Amino acid sequence: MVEEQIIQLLRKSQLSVTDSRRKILEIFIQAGSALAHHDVEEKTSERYDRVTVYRTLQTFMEKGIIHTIPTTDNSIKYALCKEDCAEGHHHDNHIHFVCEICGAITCMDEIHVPTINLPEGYHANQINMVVNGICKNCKA
Amino acid sequence: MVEEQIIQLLRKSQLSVTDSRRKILEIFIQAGSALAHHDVEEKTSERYDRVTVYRTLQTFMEKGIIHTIPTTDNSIKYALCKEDCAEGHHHDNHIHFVCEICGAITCMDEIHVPTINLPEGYHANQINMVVNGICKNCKA
DNA sequence: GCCAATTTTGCAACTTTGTTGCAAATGATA
DNA sequence: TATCATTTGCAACAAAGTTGCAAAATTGGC
Ligand SMILES: [Mn+2]
Ligand SMILES: [Mn+2]
Ligand SMILES: [Zn+2]
Ligand SMILES: [Zn+2]
Repeated sequence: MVEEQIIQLLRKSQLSVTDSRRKILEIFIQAGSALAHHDVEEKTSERYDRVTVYRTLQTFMEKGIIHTIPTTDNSIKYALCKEDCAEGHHHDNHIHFVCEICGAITCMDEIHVPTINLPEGYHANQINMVVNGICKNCKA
Repeated sequence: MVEEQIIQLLRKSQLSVTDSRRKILEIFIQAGSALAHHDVEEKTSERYDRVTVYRTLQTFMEKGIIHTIPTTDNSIKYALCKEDCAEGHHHDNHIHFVCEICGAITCMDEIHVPTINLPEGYHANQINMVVNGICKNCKA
């Protein structure tokens, strides 16, 4: 049961199990795609304060439960991390797809970000690859 | 002379040559790295209204003079385009490097974004690749 | 289950960022 | 220089994000 999984995940991350955390995690699990802060707020149907949503997203980030996806429209999107992320250490090495029609943002877990040869003296820690285009649901 | 080049570029883009546009273009040319709206405002030493800066950046975007770089910190960065961008058509196919220490954001014009095999049904229009790490000035 | 200690939440007040309408100022053109 | 179109600054606003603090909820031991 999903409720149980949510509680497990919060416990595993050493977070106390609160209504807002449960609800927001549930929203991410149910949403197929990445969500902006604003989307999360809307889906809670005004049950939690804006500030609580901000703080919850921040906490989830720190604990490696969700990760951010940079987009060109100046709005950070958040999506669930996979197993291999942990507190303070994200390993989201997959590409992200942004559909220009429906706006859905998908984690393409199976497609890894290719390695890059940087110029002498540069060191890469993390690479974000965001593909904008048309998703399979929206293609003509 | 740089002043002349700036005027040429504005003319070429069919923009009237105004103080703010000249000054803001100059700021981009002098800055080695990408700038946020806020950076631009600061460097104009309060000579232009915030709204003017917003509108100027927007105009430069539309005319293919600058392009945006998505970042994970929810602030769009802007950088000068190369020759092959034009009104309504950007061709910024290079990767961007964000230094985690000095914060500088560099266009690596010489490093092209690799192509990606997307799943069946997906179509890519534009790919953004942003590398976070340590730049050559900041390496220990 | 109850209690004390700790953590989380909601609220208020605030700052920052971004948008819009409109009149005044400036730039292009002849 | 005069005219017309464009651009700018201002004011007023909306949206996004931050901080301090008291009230409420959660945890863990009894
Ligand atoms: Mn992802
Ligand atoms: Mn660039
Ligand atoms: Zn779509
Ligand atoms: Zn650096």
